Amino acid sequence: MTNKDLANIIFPHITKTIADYEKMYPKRNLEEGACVTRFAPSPTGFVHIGNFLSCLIDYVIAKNTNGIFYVRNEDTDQKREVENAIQIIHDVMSFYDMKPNEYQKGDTVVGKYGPYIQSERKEIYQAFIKHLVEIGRAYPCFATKEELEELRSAQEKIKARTGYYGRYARYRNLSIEEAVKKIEAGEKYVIRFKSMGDFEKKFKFMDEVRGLLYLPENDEDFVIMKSEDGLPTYHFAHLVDDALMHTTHVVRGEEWLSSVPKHVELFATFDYPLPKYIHIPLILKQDGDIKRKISKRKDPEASMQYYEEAGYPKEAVIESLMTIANSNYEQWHTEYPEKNYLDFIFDPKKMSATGGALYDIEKLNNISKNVIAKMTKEELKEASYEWACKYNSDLKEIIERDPKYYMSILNIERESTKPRKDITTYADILNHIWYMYDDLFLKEVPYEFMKITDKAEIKHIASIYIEKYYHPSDNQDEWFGKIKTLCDELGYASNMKEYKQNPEKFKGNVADISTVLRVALTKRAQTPDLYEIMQVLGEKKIKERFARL
RNA sequence: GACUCGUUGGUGAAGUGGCUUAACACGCCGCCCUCUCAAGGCGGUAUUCACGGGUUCGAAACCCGUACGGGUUACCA
Repeated sequence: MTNKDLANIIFPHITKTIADYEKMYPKRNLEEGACVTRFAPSPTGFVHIGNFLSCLIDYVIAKNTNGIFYVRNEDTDQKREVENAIQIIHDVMSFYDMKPNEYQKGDTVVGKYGPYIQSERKEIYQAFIKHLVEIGRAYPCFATKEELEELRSAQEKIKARTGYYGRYARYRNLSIEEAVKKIEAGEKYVIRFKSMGDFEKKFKFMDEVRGLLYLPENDEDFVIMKSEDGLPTYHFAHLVDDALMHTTHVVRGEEWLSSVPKHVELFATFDYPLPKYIHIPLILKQDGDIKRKISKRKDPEASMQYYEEAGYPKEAVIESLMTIANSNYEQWHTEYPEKNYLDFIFDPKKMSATGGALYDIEKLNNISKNVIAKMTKEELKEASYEWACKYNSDLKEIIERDPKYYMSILNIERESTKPRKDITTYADILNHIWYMYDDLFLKEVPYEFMKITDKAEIKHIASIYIEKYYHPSDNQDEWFGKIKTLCDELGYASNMKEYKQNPEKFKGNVADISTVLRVALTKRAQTPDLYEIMQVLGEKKIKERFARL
């Protein structure tokens, strides 16, 4: 019996050859320098921020070079599969306006290199594995879990490197006849790759981020096909898919760096060109004294869903991630504020290789404030409304009942050269504007008076102001001039400098008086410009609120 | 344990042998401006680049060693 017979016994149903597939998926016809990248998530129902970062980089690289960006669903581990996962992934991408050139979702397949779901590519992988068996570079392995565990502990005992390699690969040299006998007896088996590498030898590997690396050759006969469902492992799917789909750049987490030797041997075995690898740093989190990998279970901010729900503008999240991707992004962005992030030329060499970046929420907050401050009132209204429809019915209701009024509130100290920067997220908006609405203003919120707390004095100040000095048609200077006059009349300093020189000469100062008026109208001691607030509130509400005092 | 990547401030980092008495951004602190706040302006925030050796006229940068941190070591990706 020959290897070919063995291959036919294992894969009797596989009739296509690798040459057939090579013909089916010919080289892409792209312009010089165009990169083909892919986002290859596992359908776990959860989009990790680190995965999203790699997706973003993939996308930018493809856009930079007029290339192709596609999405491939890596569902070879069917145990982890979660319903709707593909939809969730696409939702996240579309929220951030990322449009893949090729993908598969439901019954829709876009692109000629599909299927883009690995579980639907089983036959393809098996044709490649069959080929490997035929040429004697893959073999069935009948080792049970227990056998493998024994092997491992035996290796640990003698302090040998653990793993299934060289002389420890017990089924590597099983005769074809014996293998066939076991298969026919119904024994379970996996297919392992027969490595020709020498662990003692090193080879050069070019990592696009770290530069030239010397890595030991792979000598492990690692599993390429699982026994349960005949699906390939990641390593093998990576070879077949990225070769057939003609991926030029693989962006993935640093944790993959140590399996590079496996991938290199695999590509070399088929004589396929190795894609370029961009191993990106992990995203870490400060936990007490230590930095640790941001974790799906413990950290809500590990999920992209978190940022959307929290009401961060998508531009802010993108910008903060781009800053991690390329440290020079921020400078570029301040230099060309009008340009889209996709115009930025990503350079893997400019990526930090420090083995993990802390994702800084403070920094995100700052970026977010600036993004929101730069929006026009219409833009902010639209974006916040869209958010509110999904995540906050109170805000939704408030916007709907009078969108114009809402916008006029948002417009306070906006659309100027020095816009306000107090709103961090859409979720934050209501905290800043509730007092502009009567129903919310009238709720049991205490007045937060500051220095002047004497009720009689407060009443006194308020009533004189409203009776004598309030004129709805005043411009800002007239308005403030009158508050100063009020100060003089009541023995408060209308000039802060004078007050600071001789505070004992006055009952207080113009700030104290303003605060009384501010709190009377908003219940809060800290608000944006009072004049503008009063303009938006209007005469009727102002008079009502003073009367309520 | 083995293999591997890394180590510049509170954080992200610039830095590729002299232009570094170490950019920039966030944070923090102080002052100024100001009717409050958010801002904004100005200044401070690493006597020094994990440590120890070496190379060099000269090192954060190059080499060696040590320590520490991360990753991998699955029929998970």
